[in-house]
Amino acid sequence: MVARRTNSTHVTLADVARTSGFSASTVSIVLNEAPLSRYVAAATKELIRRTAAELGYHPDAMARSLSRRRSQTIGVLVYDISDPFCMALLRGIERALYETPFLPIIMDADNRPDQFERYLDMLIGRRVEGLVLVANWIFAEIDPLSKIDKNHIPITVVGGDLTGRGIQSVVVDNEAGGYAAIEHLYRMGHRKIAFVRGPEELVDSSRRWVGIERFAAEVKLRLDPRLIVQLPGLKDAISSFDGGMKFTAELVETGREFTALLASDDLTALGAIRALAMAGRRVPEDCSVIGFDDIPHAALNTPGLTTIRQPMLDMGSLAAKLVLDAIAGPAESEAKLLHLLAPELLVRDSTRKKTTGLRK
Amino acid sequence: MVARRTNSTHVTLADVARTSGFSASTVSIVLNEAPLSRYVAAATKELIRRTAAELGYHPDAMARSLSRRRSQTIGVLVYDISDPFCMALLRGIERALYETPFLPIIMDADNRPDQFERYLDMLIGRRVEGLVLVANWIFAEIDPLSKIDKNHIPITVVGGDLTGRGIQSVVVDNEAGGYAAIEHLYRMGHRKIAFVRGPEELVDSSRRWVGIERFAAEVKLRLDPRLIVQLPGLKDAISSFDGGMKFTAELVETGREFTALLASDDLTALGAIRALAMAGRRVPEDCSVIGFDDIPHAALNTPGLTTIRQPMLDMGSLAAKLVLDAIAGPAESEAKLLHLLAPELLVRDSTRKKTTGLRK
DNA sequence: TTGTACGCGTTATCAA
DNA sequence: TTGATAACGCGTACAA
Repeated sequence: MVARRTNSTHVTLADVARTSGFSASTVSIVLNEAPLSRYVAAATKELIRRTAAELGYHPDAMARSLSRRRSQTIGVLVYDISDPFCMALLRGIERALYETPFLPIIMDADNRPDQFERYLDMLIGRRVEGLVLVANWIFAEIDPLSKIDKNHIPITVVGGDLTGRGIQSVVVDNEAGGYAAIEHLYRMGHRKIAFVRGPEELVDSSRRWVGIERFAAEVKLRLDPRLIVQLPGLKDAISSFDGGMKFTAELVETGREFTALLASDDLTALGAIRALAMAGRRVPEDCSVIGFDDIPHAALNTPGLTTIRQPMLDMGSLAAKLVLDAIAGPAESEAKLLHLLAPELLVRDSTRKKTTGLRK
Repeated sequence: MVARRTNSTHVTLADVARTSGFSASTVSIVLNEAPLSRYVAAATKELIRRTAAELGYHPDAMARSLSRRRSQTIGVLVYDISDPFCMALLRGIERALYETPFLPIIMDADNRPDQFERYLDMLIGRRVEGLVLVANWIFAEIDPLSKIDKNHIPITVVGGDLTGRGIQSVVVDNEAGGYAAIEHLYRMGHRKIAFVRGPEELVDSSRRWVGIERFAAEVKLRLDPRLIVQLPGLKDAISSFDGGMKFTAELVETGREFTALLASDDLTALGAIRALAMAGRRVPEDCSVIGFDDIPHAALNTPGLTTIRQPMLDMGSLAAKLVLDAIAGPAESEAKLLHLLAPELLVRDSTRKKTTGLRK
């Protein structure tokens, strides 16, 4: 029945044309529902469509892009896909793109700058029309700007602030988050609060700290320096768990009293909880713990981790929409660079009111 | 300095040719280090390379593929990227591909069959030379076979057994895993063991159960039906946490005694732990809990979750290598369909020896 | 050593 | 209503 294809490759437009008996142009017009298809006989359309379906014709995206001079593709370059932080971001990006004719191409740099660069090149080679960078941790040493800039590809970073380099960035309002975190602890009656700060290199960390200090100043709460520890620079996601555990353990060993602990992020908080448990301190009975991010684990932990939620789905969607906008409107008019999204306090079970009595 | 480009699009081979003063073919030959480049003057090569770099030339991957008739691309279709299970798989795939000239294109079906199909079409349209399906949960209703088959694209499923449909699959040896899990509990002295079984539709679940029953038969351990609950079919990853919590709570309420609990997977185990905690039962003091998978959170939980580890990195790599092999060698000689990888018992802190004394 | 011409699968333009 | 033809950017015989 079906006309034999010339060789072992894919079904091509020419195959459909030959089989249906019409010219390639007509077939193309019909299959793409181009304006001109209004003038094509219904019977013709029908036959062409059926033939295409029967043959299992899938238009060659590359040939199409070449001809249209548009790839309809946006690249998503993730610095570390194993970071629990980024899955929701990816979802958000996907969702925003699903409505559009754009297709995301996700690549994972696996924490390696060289791979990051290589993939960046490949994405440019694939003529992505826009780029979303999912940045976590420090990928500051990378300078994507130069290459991208030369190719005028709209680019947005999500999860990290690169406005300093003139790159549009979508981040949670870290300062507000830090403020909300300590405020929550304070309202619960806690005054002796321990802090596990994030590494210095992390801008996000510093912003959070600014919020914390602002609140402390407002209510005249003194932050005891002896209750503050700082994580060293870190290489990958998991090490912040280890860091939280290690430094909390040291803190406990000093014997210094505290009824609550504010961690720089959820992973750190989870590490802190482990350390507290090992020291025989129950959460939240003996010590409240609050994190930051609301990674998937936070809800799964027992007790559920109170945290400052980053609206990652929204952040992802927004980032995608921003590059879409940039693609659509060449309104280079110095569009807003920094996009700050509001965090949200999520009270679960790892924090509670300070008990009036003294335990232990 | 730099020659003006014709328009606002990308730098093209012709641009490099024009600027460097050589013909397009020479440039192509040099830049690709084609065999003929052996005969090109060193100075010429040097000049061409420099010009390309200065101009920021990135060969158009699509034009190249069109000409070479190879996309050098393999598609990775994930059914649910938010499943903690799959990140390591993706890593494994990436790693295996990194060595090769093949580029992965990752897409996330977001749990939706329609999106799955749509993305499948797009991947075919992009002429991926191979396909890795990352299957989690039931995506049984989907029939990718027909479309793929028509296009002779090598395909491998990882994380789900689709050998029934003749698709090469990479899965952990679930039966061995189930066997190892109950054996561990048994060796720790536990006899009154509760089970939270996975949904019936899940083949993986059934295989695990087979292993459990086999061990029980070998040591003549009677499995008390009143200590066995089964999760209903589930829609997404998180609901297995809820299921574990709900059914464990019901189990506890019956008042039936048990000193250990074997969950169908880690998420379920985490839910069980939550339920036990709410009932005032400590893990592992009052009840040991073992899971299956070793999702990232298993190690982060306090207590660390004892579990049966799936070697996901290896599974991902193997899956990728299998499609690579299929692409390279058209050895259609009924290659082995089922690839079983050995699981590994990972003893952490959620299981311990049964205490001889009776605690409440 | 280098240049010319053609093909890859589609789309757009212009004729018929 | 439909069909022919010229790009699109690149790789590669083949010729020079």
